[in-house]
Amino acid sequence: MITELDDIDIRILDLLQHDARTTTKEMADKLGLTVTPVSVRIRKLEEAGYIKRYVAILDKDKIEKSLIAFTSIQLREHSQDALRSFEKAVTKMREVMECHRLTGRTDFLLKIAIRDMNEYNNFLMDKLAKLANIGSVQSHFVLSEGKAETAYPLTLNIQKEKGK
Amino acid sequence: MITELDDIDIRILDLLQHDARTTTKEMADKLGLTVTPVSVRIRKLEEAGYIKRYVAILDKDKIEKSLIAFTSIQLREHSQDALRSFEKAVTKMREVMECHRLTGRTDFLLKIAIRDMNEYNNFLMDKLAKLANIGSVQSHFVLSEGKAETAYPLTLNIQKEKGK
DNA sequence: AGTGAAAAGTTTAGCCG
DNA sequence: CGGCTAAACTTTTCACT
Repeated sequence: MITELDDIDIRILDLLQHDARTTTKEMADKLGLTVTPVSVRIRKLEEAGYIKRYVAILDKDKIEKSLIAFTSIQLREHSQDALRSFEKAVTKMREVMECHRLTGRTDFLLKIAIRDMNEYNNFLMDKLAKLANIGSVQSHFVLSEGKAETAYPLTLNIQKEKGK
Repeated sequence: MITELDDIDIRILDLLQHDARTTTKEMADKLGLTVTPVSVRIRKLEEAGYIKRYVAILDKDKIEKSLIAFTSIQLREHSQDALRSFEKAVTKMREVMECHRLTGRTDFLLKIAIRDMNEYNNFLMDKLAKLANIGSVQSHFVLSEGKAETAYPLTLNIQKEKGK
């Protein structure tokens, strides 16, 4: 099993989180290795859960989900049951891509992907507003995406040591 | 070139956005086709820009980016230059995974991935607060992720017609 | 841990219905 | 537009260092 990542593991993770189609051969060349150790390391990283999944990122405009809303929700009641049942209900909705429970006044932040404002209105009226225990809802729409990364910032061990 | 997606295209996109490692053979079996048309359709979907990229999703806790913050920013000045230069500066920061320009009182919503509160504080002090034109900053931390999808909700044409 | 070569699996291309 | 077959490429496994 993996105890700690070395720089080669970190570089493999970084290559894959930017382009999951990078071949083991390409990685091997960049890392100055052959394909075998790269392949073995990837399998170990997958098994140990460092890599959760591989996904394709689609163009939201092309598939007609041009409207992205960040919707913040405050509940009226904050018992464990109330929080759980809200979360359970909302995560089932297909339009809700993300549901984050937050610190501060806002209880939940949802990321909603939908066709247009008309459909967002329907979503609010027919689905969200029908949930029990909703206190207040604020909708913020995305005007432009300056950055939309799925990759986390990774730091090599050598660089970390430099910083010390 | 692709004019409109048929249901087979949509199902291919949906399979890939949930698991980019699905082989053409598996898709072909699910779709009742052979690998050739699946392979051809995927290439066309890539070329037409429906599929933007393939990425690996990492486990943030395992790579020590356990703290996720949604940070909302109001600027003092809202000229085009002011907005642009803020966005340009902030998208360069590695900790900033997403930068959305929003409607409403909040100008920008940032998603920040970082090790812990201590490093978030350093990020705020040393990087974010040093930018010109910052009006106010509110930090909201993620307590738990109820849902974190990268896949958009897709609808088959048959289902759409049912809805009519 | 890594190398090199062989085996298995996957994707792509050509040709035909 | 899809099926079939062959070629190219990629990933995985094995013996060896």
